[in-house]
Amino acid sequence: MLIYNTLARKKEEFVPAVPGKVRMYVCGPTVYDAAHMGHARSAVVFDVVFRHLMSKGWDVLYVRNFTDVDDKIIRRAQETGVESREVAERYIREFHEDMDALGVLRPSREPRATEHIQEIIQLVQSLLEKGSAYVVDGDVYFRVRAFSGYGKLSGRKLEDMEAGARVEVDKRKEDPFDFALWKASKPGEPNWESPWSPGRPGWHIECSAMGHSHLGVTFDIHGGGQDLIFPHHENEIAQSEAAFGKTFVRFWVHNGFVNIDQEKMSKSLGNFRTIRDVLSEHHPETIRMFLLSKHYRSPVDFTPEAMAEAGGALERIYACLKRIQEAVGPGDGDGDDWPARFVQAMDDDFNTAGALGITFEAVRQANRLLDEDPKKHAAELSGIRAAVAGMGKTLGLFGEDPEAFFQAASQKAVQDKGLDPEEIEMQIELRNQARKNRDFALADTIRDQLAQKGVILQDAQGKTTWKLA
RNA sequence: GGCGGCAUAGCUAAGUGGUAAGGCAACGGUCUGCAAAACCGUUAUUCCCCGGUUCAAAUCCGGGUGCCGCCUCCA
Repeated sequence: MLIYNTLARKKEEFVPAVPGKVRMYVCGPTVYDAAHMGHARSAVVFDVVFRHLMSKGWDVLYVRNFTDVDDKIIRRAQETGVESREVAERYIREFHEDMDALGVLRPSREPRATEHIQEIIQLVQSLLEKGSAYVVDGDVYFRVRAFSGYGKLSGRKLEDMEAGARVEVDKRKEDPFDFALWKASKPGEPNWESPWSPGRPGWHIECSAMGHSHLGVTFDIHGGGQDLIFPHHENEIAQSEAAFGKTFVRFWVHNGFVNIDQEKMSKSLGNFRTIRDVLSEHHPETIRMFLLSKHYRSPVDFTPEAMAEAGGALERIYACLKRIQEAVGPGDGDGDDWPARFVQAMDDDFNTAGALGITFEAVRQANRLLDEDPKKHAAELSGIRAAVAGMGKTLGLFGEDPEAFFQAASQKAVQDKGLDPEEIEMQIELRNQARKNRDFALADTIRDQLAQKGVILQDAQGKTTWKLA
């Protein structure tokens, strides 16, 4: 299969370094606040990567860390008057709740920076011994100029960047781009004993340490948001390759941003939407559908219209599954070439948008057969259902019973809009009486009244069902 | 200033050398008492512009234009 490698700036054939085993690391959140849609995108994208790699029969060891010690956590702790450990615990718990709600599988391992202090100290020590780092007042900095490959991931040269550096430079550093491996703690801050000072790890070193400790010197895939390419991932490469003298990561994979009004969603712009906020308005699979209907490397614009569209698309698929279920009952069949075409799209750099196109083609074919003669095509319909379910397994979609899906959807909408389902059923009964009496004027009046409340009626096979507009 | 990405119908979105997927919307048809849903058909001689390579380009190369991101914590 092909994966776009940020390091090569092109798609490359992916084969695990160790046959049959994929080792993947993805940068997880810094746990100091509620997770937003940007975190959701990264998590869902790599969830699908994880699922797809597993579906290829590979044994995938997927590590996603928690950054649980950091300036922002410390600040948050000071602001709220609790221990920074408690801040981290709280947001780890919330993150898990959000991810579970979104149907994101738990990674194989979820290490925390604070659980790897010894490995971090060893790595820093080794960099000092190799002359790649130096100590200043209890801090330890990485000596960027000592690593010749610096800039290879982000495609920059140190010389080119200096003009653009807008940050106040710490005069104690040899080079403005040297970065902290170890930070001496101020009084009252969390700290660990080290040869240099009581302190804590810098941001970048934890990922290198955890990556190596769980996945080895070299591993297959390292992922994260595009905003991590520089400096975070660039620095990880520098540390790791300076320490071990070997390739750190074979494939670098980066997901695009979530935008609001064509602008990057971010904490600093204040235009972010938290996952739980969005979950209160939309079905979790609608969120996944929205995120997966665009290629993972492209920016995706979060708008009410886009969410409505994703919800509609999801309903179309569930409606078809429901029809199949009602028409042919349980049972499996041969999926024809739908699964193969789906896999082909996914094998091309996780082209979920293209893959969903295949799903919709399968759905149309199923509807066609259902319109024609469900009995005659029972085997093929079962096959399509199995195929769609299989695609859903990779995408983390279509996992609910179709009947339950629609019931839950109307229940939630009913709650939100303050409608009474029994009342609606009664109106439907009245209307059907009127229809029986061929009093279509009355029937249409009832239907119009319901429509004004946002209730759309559907007459099918002698039964009337309803949904919300 | 440096680096990178993107530009495909009304909207959205795949396609990266062989003659434009899919979703939404619109219009016509089938079905229906009428609708809705579903299905069928129509909707991009053309893929931001200008050159070039090629038998053949949305796809490759060169030059423009526009938008976005990174260069500072950020998924």
